[in-house]
Amino acid sequence: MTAKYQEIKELIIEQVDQGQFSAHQRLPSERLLAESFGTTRVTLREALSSLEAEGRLYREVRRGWFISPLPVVYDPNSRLGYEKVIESQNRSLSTLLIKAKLELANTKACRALGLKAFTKVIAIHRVHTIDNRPVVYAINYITSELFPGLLKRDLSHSLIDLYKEQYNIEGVTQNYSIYASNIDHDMANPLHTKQGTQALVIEKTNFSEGNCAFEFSIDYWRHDAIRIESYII
Amino acid sequence: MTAKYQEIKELIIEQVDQGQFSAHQRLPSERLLAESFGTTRVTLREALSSLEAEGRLYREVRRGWFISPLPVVYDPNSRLGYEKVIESQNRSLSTLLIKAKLELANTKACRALGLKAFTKVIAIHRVHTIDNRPVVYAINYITSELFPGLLKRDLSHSLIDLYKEQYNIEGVTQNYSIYASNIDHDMANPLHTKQGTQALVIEKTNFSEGNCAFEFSIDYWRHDAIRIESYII
DNA sequence: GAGTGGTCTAGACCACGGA
DNA sequence: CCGTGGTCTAGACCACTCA
Repeated sequence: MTAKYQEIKELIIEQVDQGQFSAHQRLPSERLLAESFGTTRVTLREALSSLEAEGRLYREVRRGWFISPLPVVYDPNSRLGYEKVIESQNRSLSTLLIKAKLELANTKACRALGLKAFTKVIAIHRVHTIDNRPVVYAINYITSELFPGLLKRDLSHSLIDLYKEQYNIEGVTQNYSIYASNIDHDMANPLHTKQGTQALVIEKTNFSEGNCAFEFSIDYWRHDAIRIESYII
Repeated sequence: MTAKYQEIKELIIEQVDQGQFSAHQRLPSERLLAESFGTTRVTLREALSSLEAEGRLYREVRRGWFISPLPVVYDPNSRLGYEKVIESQNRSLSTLLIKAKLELANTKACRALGLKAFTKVIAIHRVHTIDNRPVVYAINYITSELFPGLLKRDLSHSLIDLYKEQYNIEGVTQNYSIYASNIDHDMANPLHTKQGTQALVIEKTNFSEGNCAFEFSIDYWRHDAIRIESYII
C-alpha cells in the first residue's frame, strides 16, 4: 500500500466519505487534482481508474469524473421489468430508443429462441437512463410471428407491459446468465462512455406458457450501477 | 477505433483467435511486445489492461500476462458446492486454507445470520485453485453453536459435505447477491494478483430447514474465471 | 544476477465539450 | 475559443521472479 496511486485513492475515498462530494457530483479536473496531490496526470489517472473499477467513481467521456450513486438492486428471479424495479427504488427512469428493426437473428439469439438459422427477429436497441445518467444498453430480440405490428408501437416504455396488454403474452419462466464484460464501440456513445468500460452483462430468455421462448435480451450495465440480489423462497 | 492501443488489442485478439496462443499460455514480455508493436510500454499496457477487463487476458502479479481459459459456469440457484460444479466441467480444483478461527461477526455477517452484535462466528478463509490458477478467495461465516469442533476438521474440501455428513445439516434455501468489485490487499497475494484487480463477488446465505440461517459466504472471483448461468424451472 | 512487471515522471498533441 | 479528458512518448527506478 505504499504506491502513490494507492495513497491518492485513500485520500479521495476519505473526502467522499466525509461528504465533501455527493452522488453525481463532478470532481475537479485531472490537472488540478494531479497538482494538488503533487503528482502527474498519469499517476492520478491510475488512482481514478482504480476507483472506477471499484465502482466508487464513474466517468462521462471527455466530461470528467463523477461520484457513483448507490447501485440499483435487481432480482433476476423476479418477473418485474426494470421500469417497476427502478421506480420502486425511488430512482427516475427514462428510455431512449436507439433502433428497432427486423433483422437476421445472430447465433446467440437463434440458440436462445430455438430458431433456425436465417430466421428474422425483431431487434430493439434501447438505452435506459437512471437519474439522468445513461447506465444500460439493452438489446431485445423478439420472435416476430407472435408480435405483429410491434415495431410501430411506442417502444420507449416497458416491453413486458406491451407484450401483456397488446398481445396477451406473459413470460412465465426464464433463464438468465450474468457475466463481466465491457462496453463496445457502438454502445459507448449512447452511454456517454468509451469503449472498454467495465460492464455487467445480463442475458435473459423469456418463455411463455407452453415453454415457448419468445424473447431474448442482453443488457449491458455500467458495472457500478447495478447489484444483483435474489431471495429464493 | 483509431487509437493505437485499440489497434494493438485487435492484433493480439487476432493472434489468440488464430491459435498462436492457448489457454494459460504466457505472452512475451511487455518490452518485447511494445517493441514489436512499435510503441512504448505505457501504451502497450493500456491495451493489455483493456483485454484484461474484457476477460481475455489475466495477469499473475510480476509474472506476466496470460491467456484466459474459458470461465467456469456456475448456477447460484443450484444447491451444489463449487467442488462438484467445477469437477463436472472437467476442471481440476484444489483448495488452500488461509485461516480459520472464531471471531466477532462483522456487520454483514450479523445481518445475514440474524445475530446480535458481538456474537462470535466461525470464519473460514480459503482460496480455490482451478487448473493450477488461483481464482476465488472464499470467506465463510458459520454460526458456531450448530457446528461444534468444526475448526478441527479438514477444511480443505467441500464444506457443504461436511455440514451434511458430520452435522446432518443441509441447506434448503438461500439468498444471494452478485456484484462487481475488486480484490483488496489481503486477498491479492493468495490470488497471485494485485490489489484492485476486477472481481465478481457472490454473497450467499444458507438456511437450514426451519428457515434458520447457518452460513453466510462471500466469494471473490477473478472476474474472467466465472460466468453465472441459471435455468429456472 | 538478469530480466520482469509495477510504478512514476515530465512533458506533448489532439478532439471534443461547453461557454 | 479555452479547458477538458484521451492518448502517447521516452525515458527512469524498484521489487520481485526465476534460472
